[in-house]
Amino acid sequence: MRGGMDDIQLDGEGPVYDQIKRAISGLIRSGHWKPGHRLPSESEFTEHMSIARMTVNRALKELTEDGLLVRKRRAGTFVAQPDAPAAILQIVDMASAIPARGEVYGYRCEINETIPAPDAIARHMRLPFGTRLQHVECLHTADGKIVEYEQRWINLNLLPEAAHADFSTVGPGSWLLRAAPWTEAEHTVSAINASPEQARRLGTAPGDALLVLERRTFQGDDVVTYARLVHPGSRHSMTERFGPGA
Amino acid sequence: MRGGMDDIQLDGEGPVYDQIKRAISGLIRSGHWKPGHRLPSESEFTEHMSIARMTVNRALKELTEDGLLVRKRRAGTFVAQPDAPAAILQIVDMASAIPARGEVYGYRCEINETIPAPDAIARHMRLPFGTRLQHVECLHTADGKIVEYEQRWINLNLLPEAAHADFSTVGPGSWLLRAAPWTEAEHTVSAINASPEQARRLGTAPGDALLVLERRTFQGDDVVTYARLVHPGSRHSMTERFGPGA
DNA sequence: GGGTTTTTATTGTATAGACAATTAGCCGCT
DNA sequence: AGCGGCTAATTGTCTATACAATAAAAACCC
Repeated sequence: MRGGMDDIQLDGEGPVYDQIKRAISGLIRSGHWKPGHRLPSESEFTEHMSIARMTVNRALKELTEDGLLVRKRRAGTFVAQPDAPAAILQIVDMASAIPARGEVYGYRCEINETIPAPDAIARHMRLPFGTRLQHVECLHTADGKIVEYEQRWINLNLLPEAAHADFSTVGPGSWLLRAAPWTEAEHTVSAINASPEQARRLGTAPGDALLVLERRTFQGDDVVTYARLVHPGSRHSMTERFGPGA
Repeated sequence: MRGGMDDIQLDGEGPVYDQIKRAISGLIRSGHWKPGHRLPSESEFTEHMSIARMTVNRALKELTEDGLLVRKRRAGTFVAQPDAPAAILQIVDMASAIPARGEVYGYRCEINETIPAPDAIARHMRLPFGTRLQHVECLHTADGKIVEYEQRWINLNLLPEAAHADFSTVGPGSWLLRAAPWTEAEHTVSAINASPEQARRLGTAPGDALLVLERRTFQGDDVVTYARLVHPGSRHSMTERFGPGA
């Protein structure tokens, strides 16, 4: 019951605790170790490789702080369930945010197609013009009212499965959380007046203030997905809290 | 040349590294140790109290990750300059954000008064109705264009100096960064249509989309300040990036 | 004085060993 | 089967020591 000791390959670059972190983090991000997988115990590390337990402990502790692992005394160390990532990420996942507020969540997919990247999108995603993308447009409702119109483009080079995913019942946000968890994200927020076209889609009056959240998700330097999320300003707000831990 | 060894008092509650963290964090937040102050070296800790260096190291390392300290080999450990706190906090400090974009920053104070808390504000700040507050309203310009109208209320119980601060040339944002650094913050963002009154203040047309950022700043459970920052939607956007470190 | 080398204080990382705290799983009893 | 107590696996913390890496300060040389 070694839990995958042989998977771990150190690369000899830099501090040992960092090598361990990279090795494990790679196994998780690549999907080789799935959520719930149990890692070797600290003492198994020290036996099979010649590394002090304190060093292993530091690596595992830091990965736990990063949210990739969960640890429990006597039980062991496990790959975390990415269902509860940093609260901030959930801002954009309406499928979980709306039920959390006690409202009834609804979803409809309007467009789902594979296209070559249009110029503007290619620039946002730092991709060569014409790269194959999955393009999805859908809307999210809470208690019947539209709260978000989502336009999304997914990089098929990094996530080819997206071309055949079924977005008719589950939104791309939720799908991506399962397919490509543990990524970095960049948000830009702005306010615009609804165009007649947007007003029609969102069920508001033309000229109404809309809150626009643009989100780019990275794996390293590569953009996995670009999303443009439009909310009726009056029906939605986003809150987050942060600060020094201690 | 002990750098304040005698200031440190452990309370005996919980793990030793945590006691050290609390002690140091308290000295910094209370202002007893100011930015730039040099802490005792790790070996001074181990000499004056009987604690292993690894334990001290863990405490100082974690406080450094929290941004309270900066460390440099051979030079020592110092209380951090709060001028460069989490990048996200600077979103709201126009005085530094605008020059960083190469534009000319301008500022004008419109209102600066001491008042009893109005009902709505008291609720936002979790204070009893009528608590004494400093109320400031001012506007920020970039290259002559208005980019932010700031309404701010400061809790005079926690920051009595605010009643006599000079907000005619320096905005409350910058002032607070110096007076009460290392706090927690909570942001809420939404979009509204400009009322005639707001349009007049911001120099936009009535009905234009505005981006509203509300910010509460905490020390523990107490609200230090509440700010309502209104931006012309088209002239401003905010970006942040985050994710698992590794 | 101005540059270069050497020293040295300080943090960063790694090791080995110890005990504490937690708790899953087993055993035995009813 | 259910309950209670024991055992042991695993993480959490602490100590003591060692060496490496960095960079400030001192020493040196021209």
